[in-house]
Amino acid sequence: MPRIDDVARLAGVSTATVSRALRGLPTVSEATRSRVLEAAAQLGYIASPSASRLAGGKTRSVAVVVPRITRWFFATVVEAAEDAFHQAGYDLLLYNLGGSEHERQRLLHTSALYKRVDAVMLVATPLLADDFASVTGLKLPGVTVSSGTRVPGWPSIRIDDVAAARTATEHLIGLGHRRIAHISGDPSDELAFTTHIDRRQGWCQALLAAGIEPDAQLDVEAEFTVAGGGRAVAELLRRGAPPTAIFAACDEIAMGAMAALRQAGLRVPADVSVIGIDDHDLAGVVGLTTVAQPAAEQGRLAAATLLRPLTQDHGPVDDTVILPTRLTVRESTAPPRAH
Amino acid sequence: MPRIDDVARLAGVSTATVSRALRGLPTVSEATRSRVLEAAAQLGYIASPSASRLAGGKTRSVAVVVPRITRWFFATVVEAAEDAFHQAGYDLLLYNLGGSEHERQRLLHTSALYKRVDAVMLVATPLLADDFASVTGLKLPGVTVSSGTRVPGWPSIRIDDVAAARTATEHLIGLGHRRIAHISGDPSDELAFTTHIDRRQGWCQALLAAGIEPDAQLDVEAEFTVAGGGRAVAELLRRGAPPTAIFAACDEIAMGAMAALRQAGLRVPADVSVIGIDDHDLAGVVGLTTVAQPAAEQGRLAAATLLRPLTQDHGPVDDTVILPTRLTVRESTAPPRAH
DNA sequence: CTGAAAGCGCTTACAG
DNA sequence: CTGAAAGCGCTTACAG
Repeated sequence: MPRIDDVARLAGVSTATVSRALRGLPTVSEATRSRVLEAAAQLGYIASPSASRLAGGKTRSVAVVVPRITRWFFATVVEAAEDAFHQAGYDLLLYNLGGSEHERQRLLHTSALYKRVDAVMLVATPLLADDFASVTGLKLPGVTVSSGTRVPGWPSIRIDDVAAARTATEHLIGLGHRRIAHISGDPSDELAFTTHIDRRQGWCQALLAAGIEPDAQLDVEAEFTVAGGGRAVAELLRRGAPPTAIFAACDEIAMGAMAALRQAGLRVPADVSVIGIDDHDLAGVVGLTTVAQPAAEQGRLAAATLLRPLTQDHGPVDDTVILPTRLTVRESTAPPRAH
Repeated sequence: MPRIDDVARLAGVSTATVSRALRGLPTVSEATRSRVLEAAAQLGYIASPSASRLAGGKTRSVAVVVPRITRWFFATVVEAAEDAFHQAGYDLLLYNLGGSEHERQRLLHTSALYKRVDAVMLVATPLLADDFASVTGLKLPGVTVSSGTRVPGWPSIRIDDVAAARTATEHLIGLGHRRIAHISGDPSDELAFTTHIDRRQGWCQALLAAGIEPDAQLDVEAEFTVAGGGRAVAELLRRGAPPTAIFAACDEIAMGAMAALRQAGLRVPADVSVIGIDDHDLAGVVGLTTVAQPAAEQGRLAAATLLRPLTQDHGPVDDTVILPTRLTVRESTAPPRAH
């Protein structure tokens, strides 16, 4: 493989000039630049990334950290971000925590990211108190997506989870429901992962505003997955009389809940209404009413936010963006049956 | 940040010895090694990846190329592969082609991967004739997942698509269906992407074996997505009398088809049976009968296959593995109604 | 088992 | 606008 001095020799210039010409720096005459470009093309020259990185101190890479790439929201965010990063010429290093606390620690505390990337995008990554120091200690631009995480000084792209949950619950209340269950994450979670806390809060707020006391019997924990939704419904039914409606903190839970309800002989929405948050690709297929959030948009925006300090040399940005959600009514919600 | 000579000084050895000790090379005495480890720990030393890569000629990174990370199969493969690569200390560069021919070209033809990774994993990446030269020209170990791609000399991890399609079609035939539609990719596709070709072939084989002539009117093209399945059903219905059963080449198509059928006033399976291939996370939720394929297993195996030549110095491996599939019957298939 | 020295292939002040 | 030289921070023969 040709190296930079091969190109320099062929073009009759120094390696410094080759480097400058190829990177499009302005301090190269047009004549020289075209001679260099031609020589490089002729030789099929590609600069060695490792050498450029070592000499230049920039990796042109970003780390994207997600809990589970197999979940709709994260895959959608990553897809949009990937596009933006590659268009800008950045490599994307994917880190899938997979729910492993060990992985989280390894990534955040062993300086695994040190000199490996120029920026970090944390998607719904739970952070403990001392994680913040590690992450900030990287001295890199960062962005968080989804309110699950918030790093002081980093911009955050997300929706208003409390409001989204309120919207969902109000939709059920508006249909006439009073016994409205809530399925979401573990409230006692020590990790500073606030998504499910916020969504539970929205549920409470909406109920209280309607004069309904939130019932602990109707508040169930679950993993944010289809299987989690199924298990939560089983638990709900075990506890006694089923609710007339369920607000699930995400569509995957909601879809798992719908399936479990049907399996238990309950009809959706005739016996139990179900609403989620997301607008998952398959929400339409199962007729799930949901509060839609713009996942791809969040990925795109987060990438753009991260690229700004990298590609220009403006100071650090701190523009937190809260994107709108939208109630999307389908067939899984209806008024409760008259007794 | 401390550099290798800081560690060397503190441990009272040369940088060469630090390098050897930290990488666990056997030619270091235990006493020296522990002194070095201690010094490194004390300083919080982390080797600069760029410098190691430049000096050592290895990047400890792999490229994973997928068509769309938002599709179930690809996300699942990537999740499993990511785990294996990170456990082995390799970085994962994600490339999501997003259906863009331009992206494919850029990745494969501009030596974008040159000196950037030590190995390449192509998941269902369509390849044209001259792509093979580019890919092989990288002189890197590679592996392909899913029969959509096959690179001479590279191991391939996949299922038998023809057989899986035959199994699906035979299930429908066994229930008594004769008018069995097929929904899959574009058969005239110039790209050497054989998945949908193989699955169509399985459909034909099963029909012919049962003495049924494949009907071109019942053979519809579609993107491998929910929306694609919906559009395909619309097309099918436009063509005339609906089939009594549909074999969809993947679960996402199948689920889109189910939704579109219901929307058109047809019941599944009473009026039309539907079967897919995959066993998508949500197949159970919608009661979809399918031919299950082990996606995570394919990702795991592909990663392990790729890591073998990287971590040991055996020669290139060429062990193609064909994993088994399994018919999983749920509620979307039933005998046709008697006329 | 260990070290001195060269080298990996670029980029970046510095000087002109 | 261009070049000579130093330097980025490691690893790898080579020698002992």
